[in-house]
Amino acid sequence: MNAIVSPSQTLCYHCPLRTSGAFAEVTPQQLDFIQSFKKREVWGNAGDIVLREGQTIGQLHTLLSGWAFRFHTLSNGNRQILNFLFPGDLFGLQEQLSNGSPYGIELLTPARMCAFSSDRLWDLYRQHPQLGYDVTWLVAHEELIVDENLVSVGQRTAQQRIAMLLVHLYKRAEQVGMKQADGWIPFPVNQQHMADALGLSLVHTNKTLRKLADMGMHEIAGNRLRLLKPDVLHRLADYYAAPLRRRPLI
Amino acid sequence: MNAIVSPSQTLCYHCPLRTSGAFAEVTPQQLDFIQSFKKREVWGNAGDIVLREGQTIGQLHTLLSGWAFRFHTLSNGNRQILNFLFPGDLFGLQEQLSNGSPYGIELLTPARMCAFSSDRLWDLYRQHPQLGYDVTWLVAHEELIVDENLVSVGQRTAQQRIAMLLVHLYKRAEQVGMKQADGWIPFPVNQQHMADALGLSLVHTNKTLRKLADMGMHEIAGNRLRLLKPDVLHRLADYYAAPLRRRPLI
DNA sequence: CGCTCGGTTGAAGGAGGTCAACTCCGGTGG
DNA sequence: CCACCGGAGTTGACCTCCTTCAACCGAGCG
Repeated sequence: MNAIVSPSQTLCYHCPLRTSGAFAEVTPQQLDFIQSFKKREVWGNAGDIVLREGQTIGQLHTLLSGWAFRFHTLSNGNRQILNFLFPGDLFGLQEQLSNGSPYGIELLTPARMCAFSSDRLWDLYRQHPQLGYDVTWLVAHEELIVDENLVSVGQRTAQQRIAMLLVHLYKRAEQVGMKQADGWIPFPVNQQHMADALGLSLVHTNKTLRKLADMGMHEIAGNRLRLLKPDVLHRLADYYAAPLRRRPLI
Repeated sequence: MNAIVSPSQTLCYHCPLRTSGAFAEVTPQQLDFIQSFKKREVWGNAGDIVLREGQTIGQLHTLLSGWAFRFHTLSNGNRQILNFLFPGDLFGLQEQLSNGSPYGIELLTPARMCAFSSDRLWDLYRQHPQLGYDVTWLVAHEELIVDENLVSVGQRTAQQRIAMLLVHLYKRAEQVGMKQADGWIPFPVNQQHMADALGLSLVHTNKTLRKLADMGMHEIAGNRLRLLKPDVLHRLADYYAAPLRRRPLI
């Protein structure tokens, strides 16, 4: 884990995510357990790889603040971004399935993460079945997102893929309360990231994104994004995600 | 659910999958619960769509025998195969996350499925935390496979994608004991399926597959597949999946 | 003030898509 | 028994979307 243990630990009782109202409620007992489950808090900076492919760290993490992404690299150096991570997203579970994590995690912004010891995951399932169910929910939800990306990369044109990615990221940022009153969201994703996520070359990503911006679909400036014609983007992308239940947070 | 309730129910106590040794062991108590959890057994034929996109059926299913695949269709009719399903694979969980299943399930062969009532899933987590953990395992494993597909479709050439798919399907079939002594496995996947799974056109899939066969990499005949140079295929595909722990079965 | 990083743009080439035709084979019905 | 049909596989010709290569710009920064 290429990250620093934070001097100031956020108490789960005062978790800023929980109080935001974006996540499902928990009982006091569950919150007690989550607090005891949390081993420590770590942070890192944009560009830090906090989990390397193949690495085993024996810890689960929840992203507490900031943006990150999950990726896999091929031997020729090409890398595929599997999905982007937002506050509340869990990572590190898959390393239990085989030997070492099949993917890496890199930060897009300065970020804080809550670390949980994998050893105690079993206690979680036994003592708090609801939380066990929530872990399943989070994994199933992440799979849903990867499914959507696969559909994009397999079946959509470059223009559709980019439209879809913009809409998707905007919506996810909005869900965790990142949208400003004026419609801007922070947007730490550069064109190389978009290209890696969509299976496109950097150059083609640039030209296509430029065209969408010229069409007045969106605006990206100063690491922020605003959608000007969200409905047209939805139609272009042929992307209509069903609304989700309130997501759990561990 | 476009499928028939089977007249002859397989008892979990005599589950042919369990006795095959390909799956992790369960305690007698867990097996009792699984038996009580199983609501009925259904079957269908090749080509049957047993779960439609958007449908809500309130049931989970485990594929008991046969092959199937999970897919998503776009409004232009293009469809992406997300992953192939083998005996022991669970499906139908995602419909809990939102309104209706975000994907469809179609059979590639005649198949039997065990149906479980989603309502009782909660009992499973509460009464048998280990089984709850197993459900998470299954979902996380499926996500792993979708991740691999996404890497393929996003970053690999057509030749690599096809090599990867052949190797992957061969290995999965082998894991559930479908490999014959002479090295053949049943192979109910046609070129259109491969194209839909890999984000390629049917024509290009055909030409590339033909070339690999001419290179002596593999042989497909009579709905069976045999790998002649598995090591070369692995290298071509740049695909080295880590071995998994013995998978759970519910 | 030069360097680097991210974005932008043009030109040329190639991997893969589209269109169209043909074969083979099993099923089916006259 | 055989003509017909539809599905799956095969192949060639052409085209286009996207990649690759290359160069340039502007902003931030040491």
